[in-house]
Amino acid sequence: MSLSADILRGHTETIILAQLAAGDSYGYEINKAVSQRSGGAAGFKEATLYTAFKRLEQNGMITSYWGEDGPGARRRYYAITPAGREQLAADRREWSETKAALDALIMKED
Amino acid sequence: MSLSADILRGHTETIILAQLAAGDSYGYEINKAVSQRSGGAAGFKEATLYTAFKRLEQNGMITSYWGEDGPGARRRYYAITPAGREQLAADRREWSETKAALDALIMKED
DNA sequence: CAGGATACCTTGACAGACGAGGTATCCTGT
DNA sequence: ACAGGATACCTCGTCTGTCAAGGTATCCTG
Repeated sequence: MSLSADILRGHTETIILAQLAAGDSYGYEINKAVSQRSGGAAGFKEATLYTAFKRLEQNGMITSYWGEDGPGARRRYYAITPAGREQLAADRREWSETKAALDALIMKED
Repeated sequence: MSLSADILRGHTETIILAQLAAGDSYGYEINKAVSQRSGGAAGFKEATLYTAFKRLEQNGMITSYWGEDGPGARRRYYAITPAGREQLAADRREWSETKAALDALIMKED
């Protein structure tokens, strides 16, 4: 990824929630989707991803369940909860504010 | 401020450089300017601000000098260096990329 | 049957933000 | 005269999220 980690920091959980809002998924798949949808600009390290899942689950934003183990390695699926959807909505509003505030602060040439 | 700290994290130095690009300034003044220009949405804690100054100076992005002490408390002024201006330009490009990437990742409703 | 992709997880270290605390000067209201 | 607030700087120790490194296990392809 080309974006520095500190810039993504604070958005990790929001990105995960946004992916799960489109349907249940599992760690590996979410990570690939994030890389692809951001054109390779963003991406999580596995340790970051799994600690974020743990945090989100402890805070009631997501729930998890083991997938039916067909062929391949076992998968732990995650699902967003109503509280998670509320959080996502709040995070989206905050992101809009962030864009406006930072544009005012750093993009002004004077 | 209403924006959470982790979201500003990674932009602290960029914001300071952007303020200094408009002219030399000092800690207290920069902090007030940031609050005002962001409509109260952003703001630094003093400890954050001064550790960022130290980092920026160690990395050659800014230089500092004591102001002529007129009335009032003494002030340490900061000035952006050529390296700091280059960094600022790079940070602005990165911010544009960040906006595009995060909009794609979290603003899409599906 | 080796090697790569898929898939999950933990531990310990590190860096940046910040609460709490400290110092010092000047101005305003009582 | 002096308390309180604004201005202005700084440090220490704690907390939190990221991540390098390491580990486990399955499946597919050559």
